Amino acid sequence: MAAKDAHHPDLDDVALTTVLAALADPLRLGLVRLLSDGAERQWGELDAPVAKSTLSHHLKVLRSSGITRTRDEGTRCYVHLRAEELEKRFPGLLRNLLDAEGHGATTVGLKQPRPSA
Amino acid sequence: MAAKDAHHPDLDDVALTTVLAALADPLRLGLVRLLSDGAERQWGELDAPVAKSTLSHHLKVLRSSGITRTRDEGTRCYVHLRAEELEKRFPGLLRNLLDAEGHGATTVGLKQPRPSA
DNA sequence: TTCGATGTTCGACGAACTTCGAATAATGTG
DNA sequence: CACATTATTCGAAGTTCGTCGAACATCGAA
Repeated sequence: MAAKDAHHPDLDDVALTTVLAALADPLRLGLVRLLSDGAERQWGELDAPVAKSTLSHHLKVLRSSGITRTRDEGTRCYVHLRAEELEKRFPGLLRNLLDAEGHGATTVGLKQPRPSA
Repeated sequence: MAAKDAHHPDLDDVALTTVLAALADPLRLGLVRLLSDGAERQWGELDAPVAKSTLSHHLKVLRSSGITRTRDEGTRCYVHLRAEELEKRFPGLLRNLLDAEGHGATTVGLKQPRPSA
């Protein structure tokens, strides 16, 4: 299963410092950048240069910081940005962070669904 | 003396994650909030609930992250926000962070110049 | 020069974070 | 039912961070 006790905090209960701390990590910022198109992604799609358990950990941090939302479906787990809620809580912040150049974020891509044509 | 090898980085060399990490600390965010009026403050003026050495450490972090600028004058040391430069590097970001409600920042005040009337 | 004020630097400590591999749990398939 | 897939959790190791007190360095004044 995935994220059984996934508690998604009410954004009103999340302090700015919590969000900043979550986004200060290069990998997590990279994940947010990837998710910034609003699409919902599956764990397996994410191509990050870390072990699965590490990825799981970082996604948990993002979740408990109120930045992402997790949805289970069978054995799969989907993530997406809580963009609208973040916009209400911290107006303009997300846009600001995503537009920044020279972000030190780790590049997180998408795995190729099928290697051949 | 104060901040002998105080190297202030060019903001173009500062990554977003560096700034976020610096501002993710409650005390440092509190310092930035205090300095956000643009005024130049002296070390001694700052009333923060930490030891001197700790305060010095945090101010050093802010300095090396490009957020503040330090100026020596005799034995005194003055700090101020690099607001304009930050605005150029990360447009709107500072304003966004300062406007946020429910920031988890430590309150940093100013010491009374003279205790009695 | 001696003293006082102001910051910085130096260990040192515990807490928190990052990372991994292995073990675990849940679902879907043969 | 047995097995593969998917994601979480656990335990451990190593690193970084925040904090402090004490020692040090510098400038200004007496």
